[in-house]
Amino acid sequence: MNRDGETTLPPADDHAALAGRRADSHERILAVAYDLFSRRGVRDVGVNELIERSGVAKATFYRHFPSKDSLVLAFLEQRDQLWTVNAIVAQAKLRGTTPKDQLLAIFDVFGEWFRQDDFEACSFINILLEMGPAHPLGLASIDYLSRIRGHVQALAEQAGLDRPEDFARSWHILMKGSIVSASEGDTLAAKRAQQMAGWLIEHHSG
Amino acid sequence: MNRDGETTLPPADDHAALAGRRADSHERILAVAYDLFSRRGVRDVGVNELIERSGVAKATFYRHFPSKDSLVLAFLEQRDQLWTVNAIVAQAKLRGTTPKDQLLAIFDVFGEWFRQDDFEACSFINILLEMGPAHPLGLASIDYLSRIRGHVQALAEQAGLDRPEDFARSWHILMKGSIVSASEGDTLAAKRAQQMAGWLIEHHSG
DNA sequence: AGTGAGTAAGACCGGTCTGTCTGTACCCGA
DNA sequence: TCGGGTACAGACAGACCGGTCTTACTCACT
Repeated sequence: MNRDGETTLPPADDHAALAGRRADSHERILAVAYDLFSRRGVRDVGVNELIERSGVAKATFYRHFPSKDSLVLAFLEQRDQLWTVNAIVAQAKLRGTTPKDQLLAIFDVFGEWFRQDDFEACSFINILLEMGPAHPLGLASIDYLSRIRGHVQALAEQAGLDRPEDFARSWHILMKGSIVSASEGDTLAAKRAQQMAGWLIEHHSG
Repeated sequence: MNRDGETTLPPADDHAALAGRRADSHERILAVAYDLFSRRGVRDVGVNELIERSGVAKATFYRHFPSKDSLVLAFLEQRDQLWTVNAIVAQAKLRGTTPKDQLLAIFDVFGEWFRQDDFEACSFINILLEMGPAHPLGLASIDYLSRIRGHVQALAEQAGLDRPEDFARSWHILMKGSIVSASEGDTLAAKRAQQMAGWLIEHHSG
């Protein structure tokens, strides 16, 4: 819904500068929101701070995003693209040759992610637990978490594993558990999860 | 630090009624806090609501707990006792005969817990992710999570498993991952984790 | 030159938050 | 009978929240 700012708003519009400014504001707000929300969570970052940091007027903010929650939804969508797709899935596919190797490589990527000094855990889990599963933002987080499971399930199907959905759900338990353990400070959490992930692959291999 | 209200405050004190009233207020606040914090999280429950629900004056509240955070710390301590020890560990020990069975029974208890209609996830994980690992409450949560791991490690040692600490850390990944999955609505998360837990026991059995 | 859309800056609204402080009533032992 | 400690009730402070609205400015297009 938010990529409209770039594609559909100035479709055959030749007001390049005007459209550019609008897109600038929109994307600048979103970039600031991505940075702050992913590092500090949703509740801890107020609208006023977002406005100040993105150098935008309050009216402009509310023109682009009718509420804070709608900005959070846009943030979640971008998080799905930048983190889930680009940072995890694409990286894992680059590192493995076979689908099984690509699955296991997820935890290699996790291992490096966990070691970052500004490791910020998983925004989808954070927001789900922070807002609860009944809140619209919690529901959206559940949806994006299911997309992660979808990537795993697709790789499981490519690998010819048995019961790919059950496989993906168990795999996801290992992913989420290792993330929480990393939040506690266990830097070897990815390795531990990867070991169990190997057993899971074995038990789903025909 | 908070059970003092019952034991050390009126040690040789014969003012029974006075001491009783003090303890009443203290424990009434704590009981309300336990209910609200565990169901809705720490940030979502304000001091005013705690005061109103426990039928206590604000000054009385701040006499017993100098700050909201100190009440949260007392809540975490009670959560460790009522949930970790009494509801999970003790229950699991009741259900299993051997240490290995007792370990696996943890996920039987989890399965029933996940199915409760007012399933509220794990307060330690919630607060850790909500406040961050640097916040005093996050640090306290990390400590209580490590106590859970300590219970697992003790059972692993009784079972004669290899490298009990590594075992407990991997086991804990399964526990935490299944809790997050249950928050998403996967009611079979406990069964999935239990299956992987069985493989983990095998690989740590001499 | 004038118009209108978009902008920045920020006052303002009602409400919430944690925490302090005042006033009043009770009960107890001296 | 009176003083001290505790209790309740609630006003209050100061900060922040999300969100609305006003004002003045810029700038592209007619």
